[in-house]
Amino acid sequence: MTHMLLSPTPAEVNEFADAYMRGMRSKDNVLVVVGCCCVEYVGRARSMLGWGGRVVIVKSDGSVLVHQKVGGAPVNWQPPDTLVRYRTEAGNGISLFVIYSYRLKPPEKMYVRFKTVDMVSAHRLRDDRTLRIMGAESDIVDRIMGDPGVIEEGLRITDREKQTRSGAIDLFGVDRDHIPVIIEIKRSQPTPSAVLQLKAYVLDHQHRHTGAVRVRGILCAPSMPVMIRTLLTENKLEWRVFKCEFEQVDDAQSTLEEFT
Amino acid sequence: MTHMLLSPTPAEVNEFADAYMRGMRSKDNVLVVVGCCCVEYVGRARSMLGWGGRVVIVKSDGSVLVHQKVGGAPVNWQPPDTLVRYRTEAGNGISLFVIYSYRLKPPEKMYVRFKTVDMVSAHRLRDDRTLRIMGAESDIVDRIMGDPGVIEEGLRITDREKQTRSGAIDLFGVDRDHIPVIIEIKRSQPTPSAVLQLKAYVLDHQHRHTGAVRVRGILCAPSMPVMIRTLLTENKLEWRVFKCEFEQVDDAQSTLEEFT
DNA sequence: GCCTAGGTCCCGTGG
DNA sequence: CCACGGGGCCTAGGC
Repeated sequence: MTHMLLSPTPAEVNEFADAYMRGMRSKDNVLVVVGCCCVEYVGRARSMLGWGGRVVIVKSDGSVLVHQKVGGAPVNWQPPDTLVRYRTEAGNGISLFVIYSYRLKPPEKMYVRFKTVDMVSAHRLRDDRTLRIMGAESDIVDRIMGDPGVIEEGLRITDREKQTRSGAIDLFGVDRDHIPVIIEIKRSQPTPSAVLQLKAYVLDHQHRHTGAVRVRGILCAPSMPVMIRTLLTENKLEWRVFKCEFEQVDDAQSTLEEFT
Repeated sequence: MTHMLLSPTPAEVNEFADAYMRGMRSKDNVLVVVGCCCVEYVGRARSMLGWGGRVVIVKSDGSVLVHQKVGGAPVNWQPPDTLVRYRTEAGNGISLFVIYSYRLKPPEKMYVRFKTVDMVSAHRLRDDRTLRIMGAESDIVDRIMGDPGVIEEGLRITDREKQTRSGAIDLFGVDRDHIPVIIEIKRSQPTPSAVLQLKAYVLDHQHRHTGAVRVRGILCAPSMPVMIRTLLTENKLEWRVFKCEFEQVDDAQSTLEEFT
């Protein structure tokens, strides 16, 4: 099901939006509005965006997305569970079409005001599929659980998501010499805060065992910038560079061929 | 400028997409495709999404966004600076329209394959405005710089973004008793890592001044969960609950009235 | 419901 | 160019 209008008047867009986006039967529907609009947002912050051509998507779960011609992220938006209403508004002698959206927690509202609409369309989307994804941090943890040798010969994992005073340790185990090992996994390039986190786990563990025991801390990530290595060394921590091969993208050679 | 096709064939969509999205003159253009597609992504992770109705936006900066009927975030996407190509593909005796996108750093590719297209449209978006936003962390820092009394009577700020070994301190100053104060600002609810960060700054400062000086560390945020307070106390750090009033959203009463 | 942590985070800024 | 940290982050999972 697809319905659309080209260059509608504000009143026409308003009627169209209400017709396809209100009521229970509209729960699979999505509205797309393209035109010249300005956006006002007040909530956790406050923002203004002057007049310009944008693509706006409204979903029946209450999501609203305002996209400019550049950028991967919406310039303004509302998350799901937002209430959305459509209106016309008189401004300076001209009529405007307005998408007004509002939610309570946190209190946030957004006005998208159109002075012209190039196109509005409504679509019934039939879709029961969910994304299946591989290569998340939990997959890497799985991999290491199944074969701790990829980190170190003789390593034995005893706990996953082990709770400490300062948060949860990704992996906890003992090395070949029975020394406790705390492992922090990062699926992408680690930041200094990852080092602080690991350090906190190690200190916490030492504290609980009244200092006597030696504890090792290992940061495990696909890359390890020099600054991170320095910080780790300063804090008597270790690292392993570990990329999980869930099946890599084709190498540039073959991909560029394919791309022509 | 708006052009569109309803229920086009794969070949027609392909030609349409190439006509409006290739070449220099298309730099203000955006393509919207609505139809039944599946998505395959390989790169930093790997994912599959089965057949279903979606809205796909392609921008001329290379951004590609795949939206399902629910959710504020795209289910699949490519960021700007991705190369995008359009194709038709023969699969199982039927013809498919394919949006293929690829980038080198990091190596990532995505295929969006349509078996039916309900609508395709191309839009020239004229827009030179950028978002103006208030209420960012830097605004809160401004506010406190201008009136340190909101944190504490007698506080004097001497540095902003003061560099230390472990990163930049948001605000640095001295209290009424000339004791140095390190202030970490969070515009939203703080996480344990904010405490670790503050702790690191304090330790670093003490280290540089060979232990003798007492240094205070204050975490400043709009809310302060119990666990965070506990962590702060354990680490001999302080906190201030501080909401910056850049002009709050209307209270629920008046807004709900307005909403009817 | 709050809180915590991950993300194909994205994105700007500063070195 | 990479590195770092903020974000109206969003979103899923735990309790």
